[in-house]
Amino acid sequence: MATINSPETEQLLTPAEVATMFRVDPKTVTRWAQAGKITSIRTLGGHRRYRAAEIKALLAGLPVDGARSQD
Amino acid sequence: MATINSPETEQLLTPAEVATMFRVDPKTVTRWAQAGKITSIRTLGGHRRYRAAEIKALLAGLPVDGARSQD
DNA sequence: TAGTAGTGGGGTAATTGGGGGT
DNA sequence: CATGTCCCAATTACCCCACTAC
Repeated sequence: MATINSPETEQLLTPAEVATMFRVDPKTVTRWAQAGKITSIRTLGGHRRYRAAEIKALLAGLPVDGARSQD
Repeated sequence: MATINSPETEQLLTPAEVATMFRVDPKTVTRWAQAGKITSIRTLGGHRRYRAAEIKALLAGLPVDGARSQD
């Protein structure tokens, strides 16, 4: 099966998206990224983007490893 | 502009919201979540969020299945 | 190029969680 | 057994302004 997960197909979410899904403030999502609880991808301007797959896993209550200390 | 286009996007309520709707204290709502009477979704910080659809059903007097033993 | 909305950073007030007792 | 209240620690929400994204 050698099915490769194309990184180019990885959908990214904005802080507002994640904040809406968790019913929290966008600032709180930023804190989670700073705390290393979620994977944060930074734009060239300094803004954060989050992986849709990871956020969905978090909402499902699944512990997600992959976010160590990036921010 | 962070436009969500997911039919599976569930609306969540804060403990204060549910407490106000039921005319009880937020602590009591927490008890219900611990007892598995209502579905509880936790934020990454440990705070609980509740499904709006389920709370509405409960307020309507409908028996809701889906909360077994989560907390 | 300009305009609007979203985001980041810092700081402060309010809410929440947990245990314990009524 | 279920609910309301007190304690403290942690988390979250809202205020400002400057910059980025589209």
